[in-house]
Amino acid sequence: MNEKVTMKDVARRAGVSAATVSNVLNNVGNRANELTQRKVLKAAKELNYQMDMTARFLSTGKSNLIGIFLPEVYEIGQPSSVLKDNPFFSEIISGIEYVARMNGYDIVVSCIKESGHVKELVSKRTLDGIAVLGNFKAEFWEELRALEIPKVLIDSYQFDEQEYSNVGIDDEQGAYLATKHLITMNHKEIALVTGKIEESEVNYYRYLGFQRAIVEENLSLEKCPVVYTDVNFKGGVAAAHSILYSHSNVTAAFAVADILALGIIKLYNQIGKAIPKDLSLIGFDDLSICQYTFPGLTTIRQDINKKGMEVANILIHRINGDTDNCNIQLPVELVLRQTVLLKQEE
Amino acid sequence: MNEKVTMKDVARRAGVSAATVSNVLNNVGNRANELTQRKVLKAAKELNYQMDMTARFLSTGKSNLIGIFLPEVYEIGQPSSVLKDNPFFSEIISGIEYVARMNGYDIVVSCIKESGHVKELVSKRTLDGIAVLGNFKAEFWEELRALEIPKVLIDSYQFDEQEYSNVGIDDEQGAYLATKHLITMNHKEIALVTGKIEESEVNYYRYLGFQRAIVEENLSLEKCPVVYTDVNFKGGVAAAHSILYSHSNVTAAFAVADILALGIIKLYNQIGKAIPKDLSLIGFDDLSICQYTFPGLTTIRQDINKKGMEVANILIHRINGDTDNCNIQLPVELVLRQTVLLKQEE
DNA sequence: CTGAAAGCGCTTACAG
DNA sequence: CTGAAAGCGCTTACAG
Repeated sequence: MNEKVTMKDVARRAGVSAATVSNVLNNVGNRANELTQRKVLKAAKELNYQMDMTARFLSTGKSNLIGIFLPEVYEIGQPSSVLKDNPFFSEIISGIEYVARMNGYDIVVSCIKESGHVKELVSKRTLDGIAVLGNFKAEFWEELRALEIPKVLIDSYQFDEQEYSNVGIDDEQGAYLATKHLITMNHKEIALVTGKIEESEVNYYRYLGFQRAIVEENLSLEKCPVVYTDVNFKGGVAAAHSILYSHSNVTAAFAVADILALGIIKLYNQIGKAIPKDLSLIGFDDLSICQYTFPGLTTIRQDINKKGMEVANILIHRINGDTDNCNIQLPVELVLRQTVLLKQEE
Repeated sequence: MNEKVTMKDVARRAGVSAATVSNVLNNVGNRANELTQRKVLKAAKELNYQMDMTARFLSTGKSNLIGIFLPEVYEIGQPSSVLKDNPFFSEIISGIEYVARMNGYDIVVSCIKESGHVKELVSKRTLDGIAVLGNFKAEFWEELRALEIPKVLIDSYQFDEQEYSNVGIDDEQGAYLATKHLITMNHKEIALVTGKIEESEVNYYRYLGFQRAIVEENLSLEKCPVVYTDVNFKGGVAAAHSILYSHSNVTAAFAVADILALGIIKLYNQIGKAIPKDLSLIGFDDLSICQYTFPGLTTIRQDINKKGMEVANILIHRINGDTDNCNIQLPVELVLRQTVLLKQEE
């Protein structure tokens, strides 16, 4: 391996000092006259100089590194991460990565196994900022608060702008749009399939939107049951059971996540029923799988990739001295596909 | 913010030198006697000392960072990455991340936009090793070869062990198992739906396995068409068209990727046909979506998460001085679900 | 067993 | 406009 070429080598070749090379290469003002600049640039190119960022980081205290933290979850037998089976996260990361890269930052992604881990990583790598995806315990947020670097959350309602920046969507409105559409299609007894509200306030706001549509249309809340379940495929299957056997009056359902809707569809198919004939259904997120299934899932679309891009934007602004946190809410829209049917009057 | 606490602070508090602190904290042999060790550890804990890895990296030339590189792909309107819509990649990354973390490494993931980018990132961050996912142009491999750090590829057949380590699966055997199963179920005219062989040698080996089963069973290769298409959902839809209109003799198909199979199912459903009634179908990969669809997709399972874990294992071994590259092949298995039907004799 | 000192490759006041 | 020098926080021969 060729010897590593350092600033000193470039300096020697250009006949200037290392300090000057540093100035020129970092474009610090018009500190060097044009001739000097040219000499330095020429020497650097000839030697194929690559700046060692580690050294720079040590002297500046910056790392140009953004941390992305995910919860670690356990599956039977093996450790896992939400990254593994939730396409939502990959897509956010993809957005963050893109904007970060375009701005000269790199990203390190890590699952969090125990408290203290974030703090450790932040100080170990002197991360410039962090993005936190997913749900964590209160204890974790306490720990996070103590870190004095820019941080942005996603879909969090727990904190005000004083404490954290956040990128979310209009959950209430999304749920409202979905429910309203079902009502427009003549459904009057609609189930809400959701995760526990304590687990994520997102659920609470979606519940609110659901309720608003029902009340606005003078439908009976009693006839519109809320079915609580785990927000994953199995949870959807369980919810379908519950709808079929405990809430058989219902003709339509709004599930707060596409993955839940997929579970519902699966069970209906398995027992010889069909969506939308036996149940009109709307999901939430518009994961790419929604287009792959048959029938295609009608859903509320959010731009997940954009969400990630906004996260990186905010982070970078804050890293560069913008002192205010900010709280962005991205829009949502109804995407019509084939899981909602006009209900015939009886 | 509290002043940063450094080794010097710990040394002062413990009444020893910074060198000793370093030795104790890094467990370099039994260099310090027990009393000293205790003093140092105590001081470190009291001050809540966190070692600054940047400084350490600068002096050791190691970074404890592993780079994961993905191809950047372009979609209409916006830049994207394979990470975004291919669950396969998230799962591999999840595996790498886990093993890396357990061994004290962090991972930085980056899409590659232009040549030179990898090299730049490697030298910028002094990465200890890299994993390369996805397909790249020859030019890229040339560039990579010049980097003198451990690197491992995934599912690559292009290089021998002299050059790269690789973690793959037994593609030939997987395809063989799939095809054999279809034959066992009495199908005699079977289509292979695949991406171009030039695009990935994986396709070539799967073709070989397909062929082996056909020949072994004395079926006619003429009656078993190979349908080339893009390996994505749309490609699957297109392939279904091709099967229906150009190869209507076929009663079964083996698709080299689950995502292709999903496209095929979708089209069949859309035109009022059904899988497996009108076509028996087997996929490859066993993505989690396979369980979500109805009917559940019969497929060849590979343990993607494990693949990622092996990648990290090899990388770490090589980083720690293991000089030999290695080439691992993970097993595959047939997963029976509902998309293959016994063909009735006519 | 322990410490003084040099070194890793940059940056940044400061002096000229 | 340019350079000498100190500093970032570690590690590592080496001497004792």
